[in-house]
Amino acid sequence: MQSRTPATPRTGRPRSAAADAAILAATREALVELGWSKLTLGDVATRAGVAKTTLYRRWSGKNELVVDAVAELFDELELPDRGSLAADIEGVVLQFAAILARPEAKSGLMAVVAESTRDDALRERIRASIVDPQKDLVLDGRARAQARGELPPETDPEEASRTVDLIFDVVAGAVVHRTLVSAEPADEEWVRSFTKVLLLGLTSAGSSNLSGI
Amino acid sequence: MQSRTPATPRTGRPRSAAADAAILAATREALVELGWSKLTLGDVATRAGVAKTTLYRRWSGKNELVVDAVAELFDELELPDRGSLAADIEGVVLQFAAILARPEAKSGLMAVVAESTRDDALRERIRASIVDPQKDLVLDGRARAQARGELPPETDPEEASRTVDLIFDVVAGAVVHRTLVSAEPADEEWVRSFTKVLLLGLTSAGSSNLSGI
DNA sequence: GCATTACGCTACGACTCGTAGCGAAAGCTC
DNA sequence: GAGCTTTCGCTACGAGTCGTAGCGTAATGC
Repeated sequence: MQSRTPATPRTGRPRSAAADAAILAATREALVELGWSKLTLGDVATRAGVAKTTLYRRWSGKNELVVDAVAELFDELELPDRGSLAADIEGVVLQFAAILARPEAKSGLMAVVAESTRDDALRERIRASIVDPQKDLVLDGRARAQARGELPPETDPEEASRTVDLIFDVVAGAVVHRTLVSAEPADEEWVRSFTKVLLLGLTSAGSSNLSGI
Repeated sequence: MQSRTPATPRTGRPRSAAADAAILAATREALVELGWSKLTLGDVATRAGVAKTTLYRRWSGKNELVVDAVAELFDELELPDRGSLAADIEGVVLQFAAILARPEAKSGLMAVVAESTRDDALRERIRASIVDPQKDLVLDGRARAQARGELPPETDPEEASRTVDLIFDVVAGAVVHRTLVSAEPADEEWVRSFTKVLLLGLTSAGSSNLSGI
């Protein structure tokens, strides 16, 4: 899943799965204690109890390692059924905010996103392991709301795709900006206000010919 | 303005203002060519035609230098009067997106934001030189819309402050996420869709007892 | 047993960092 | 002008990190 292609060799000593987990956990620990800039691969290897060369055999560099370490933080994200679209959104946004509030996510995620502006492979890695799973939650939430009758079924699939992308950028961007730039907590009060604005904007736009914009 | 406190000494050789400009320009140039991680202060000094020691006398490190270099990019942001709130928002968001699309802004801004999660002084520097001027544009836009009668005058100043903060996080966050994470252009079509959702959300929320949320 | 791969360890050259020390230059005040 | 003060360019330095090579050993499949 992570690391680079070991090509699944059929012979020889297999790689230790425990080492992978130890390295990723050590990476998160180092992110908390040292932050992105002072994190060194040698230190991570020592914390994980493996040799530095072992780490380099599995990850090509600091960027890829941190992406995988941070991605695991977002694995716990899920979309609980709270009965209404508004409640569903508030629930998942609060989960997202709670993860982003953790120091290992703060210092690691933004740094690799910054690096990804000059590294297409890294951006693709981030997209596949972090962004796309989040976007799937938006898709699930929309489907659920449509089943409830809170949102009309989409007619134009391309238009629906654009709308999902817009929603995703608005939701994730707002929470990230609130947490990292404004450095204020995305607490329940803030999330309620945000969800209200978002939902009213979407439903009003939908009922006033969204496809005509 | 930038650099650290030279204490304004009354005597002795004054610092070269041209050197400051050359260093900041060289920093942006290095950001474009090398990106954040491969940018070294020694290289910037060489590009600027100054000694490395001169650079260290004015900036305490890479973080502070890049903040000042990137902050100048946002100086050109202004709020043109386009006649309506929607048009004003679209105009300033497009300007913001154009700046963020530049490689020196992409690679530099996110990196220093990431660093600021573990450095309060750096976050304050970013806030004062980059974030607050942007937020002032939101305040100007609201005042103008209120003068036009497009928005009601605020009653509770604390509630109004929270609303401005929310708008700012939504706008800036969405554009940043669209540009850096989704890696899609925040072009006119996207900005129109986004503005429509935002405005409908705000006006609907305002007319349906925003202070009661 | 044998081939193959992973592992831990050591050592290495290359690079960047941030600072110290020096003499020279450029201002201001008198 | 003389003298004081601060900045400037330059060189050099120890410290730290990087990523890799080489070696002997450990763990698998055949």
